[in-house]
Amino acid sequence: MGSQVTLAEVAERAGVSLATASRVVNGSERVVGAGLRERVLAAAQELGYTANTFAQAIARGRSDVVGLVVPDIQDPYFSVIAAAAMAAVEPTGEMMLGTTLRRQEQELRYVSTMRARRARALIMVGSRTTDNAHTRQVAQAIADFVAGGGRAVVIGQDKLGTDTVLPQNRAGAKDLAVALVDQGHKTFGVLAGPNTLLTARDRVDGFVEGLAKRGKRAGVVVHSDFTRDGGYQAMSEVLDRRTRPGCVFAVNDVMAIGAMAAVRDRGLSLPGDMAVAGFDDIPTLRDVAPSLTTVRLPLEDMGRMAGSMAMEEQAGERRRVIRVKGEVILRDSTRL
Amino acid sequence: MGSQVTLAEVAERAGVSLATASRVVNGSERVVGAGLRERVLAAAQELGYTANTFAQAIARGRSDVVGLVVPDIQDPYFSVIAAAAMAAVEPTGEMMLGTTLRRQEQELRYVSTMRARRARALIMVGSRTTDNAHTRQVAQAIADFVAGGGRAVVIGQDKLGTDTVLPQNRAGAKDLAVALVDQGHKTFGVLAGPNTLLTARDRVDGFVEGLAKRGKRAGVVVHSDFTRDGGYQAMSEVLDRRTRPGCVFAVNDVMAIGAMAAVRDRGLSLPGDMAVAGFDDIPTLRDVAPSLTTVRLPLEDMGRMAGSMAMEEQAGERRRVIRVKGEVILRDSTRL
DNA sequence: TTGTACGCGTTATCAT
DNA sequence: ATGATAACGCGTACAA
Repeated sequence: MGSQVTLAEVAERAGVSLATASRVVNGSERVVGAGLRERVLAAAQELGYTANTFAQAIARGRSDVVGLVVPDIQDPYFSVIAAAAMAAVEPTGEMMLGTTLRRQEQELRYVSTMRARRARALIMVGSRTTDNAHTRQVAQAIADFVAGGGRAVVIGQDKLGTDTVLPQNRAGAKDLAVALVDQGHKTFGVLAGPNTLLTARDRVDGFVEGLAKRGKRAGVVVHSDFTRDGGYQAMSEVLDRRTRPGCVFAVNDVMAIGAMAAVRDRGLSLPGDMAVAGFDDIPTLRDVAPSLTTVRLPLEDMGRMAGSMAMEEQAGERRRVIRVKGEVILRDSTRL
Repeated sequence: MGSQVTLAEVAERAGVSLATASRVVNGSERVVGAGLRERVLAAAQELGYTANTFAQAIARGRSDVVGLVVPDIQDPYFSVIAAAAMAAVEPTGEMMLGTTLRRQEQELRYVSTMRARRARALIMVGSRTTDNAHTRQVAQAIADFVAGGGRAVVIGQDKLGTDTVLPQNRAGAKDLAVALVDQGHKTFGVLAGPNTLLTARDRVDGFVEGLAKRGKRAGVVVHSDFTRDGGYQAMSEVLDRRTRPGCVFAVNDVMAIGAMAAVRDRGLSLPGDMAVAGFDDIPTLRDVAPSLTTVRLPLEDMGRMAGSMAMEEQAGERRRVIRVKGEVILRDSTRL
């Protein structure tokens, strides 16, 4: 690196000891005389001094870095949460970002990176999978991180033994199914996302359960990626069937958006020929037409809660699991 | 912090010197005997050792942190760039994220934070403003950062004396105007964004210039925020006028999306009653209907370029300004 | 090949 | 109130 000004240089220039300089630049107020204080400040100013965070962290034995690991920062679901968490962390901390691109090994890598960084906290958002071996590994890595003095907060399933923000996926999807039947829909399909993703499974299960409660069932269940393109593809498969359902539930909104595109690309009308519902209520929905029926999750709140839990001073006596419920919002995409 | 295992403990357990332990855990290969090597690795494994990045950074005099500062991570324009930059940085570095929420003082704060972190590089994306005093301050802060041995890359205007990825806003908007006139549009309006934002101004200027080249002019120019809601509001103002233009240019896509919503909310048809064009070609556009005419910027390339410039080893003999041109893409939203 | 010892920039303890 | 000085955890010349 180039020539960064050190505190020692500032102290020398101000004609004071290193300790005194340190005190005025950072330490508790009022411990140092006004005269010296001035001189130190002036010297720091003139030299363009900036404290070396690394040195501080190592000397203090702690840092204010919060690690945020998300599958994909481009996905609105995650970017909303990230922005909210950021806002909560920003006042006193700094945020390190890791994106896994949905690759499991990346998840592990980031946890250990945050451990190496002696991060103050780690926020991990994204669904767990059916890969129990991997889940165990992540849980272990996080346990190590926590043992080292870090906080960990997860948004998703409660499988990692951490403070958790837990969306009620199953209940929300069940409510949605009931509402759709009550609205008059008769036949259903499900764009189920990856079979290995717990969030997706919970939503499928909840939806099927809700249908059953009203004496209905899902005629078609198609698996695909948890993305816009996954939704498009899955819906295309549904449309290729001889018998099409009248209403399709996509397990998240981005998939639903892709599904709508597939419907439109076939020249079919929406919701006339095909009704579509999603899950999450991402902000993007404001601008999709017809407006999309979905299950609203308070994404901003979830991000903010995770962020503030991460920044809490106290290590917390007992771990917390905050259940967040989804609210069914009926819009035009399922209007009969 | 809790009890993190140190290299010294590993060394002791392995029965070797600190230096040897350091060599095997990090340093150049093959310098250490196979036997000791094994023992050190085993000890590290058993103890669950993780190198303290802070200590490494301070001892080495450099870090692999890259700071990314964006106005808003939820805006697709920035999240695409962020994701691409992330991909370029990830192999060897780590990314620290800062969002300014379009507040200027935050910009300065993050630059100095990255300086304190002795970050390897800083990527700043977002338009400069007409506030020259602030621009000077940021330029100075960045100069200090660079003097300290950091790299700086900017995506936006070339006003900070750094390596820069520079979109050809003016030329792109000009091309768009010409294309729209040639398509048969007669009367125009501009949703101009903030009057203080250089990117917005450049695009307005270019558009007006293009119109002039074809003997046309912009009948209405309305300023607003550079956001979806800004576009909605500005378009609402346009629609309130006695004489409405037939075609409106929103200086970015998110504004255009807001503008389309405003048109729709009045029960007007698009592009029948009002044609709309945007700028950027964000991925979100895939799912807006009617498809939006825009000026395509290679956002991913831009992010990737910035990321790899940030990770370059050599300090670069001369600063580079990479001009990126926009390509007019005519779609349904301006079809006559 | 391996170990010794010093330096990196701060903070914090203990005298003064 | 102020100043020495010992940590903090690691890398690395230099010596062996």
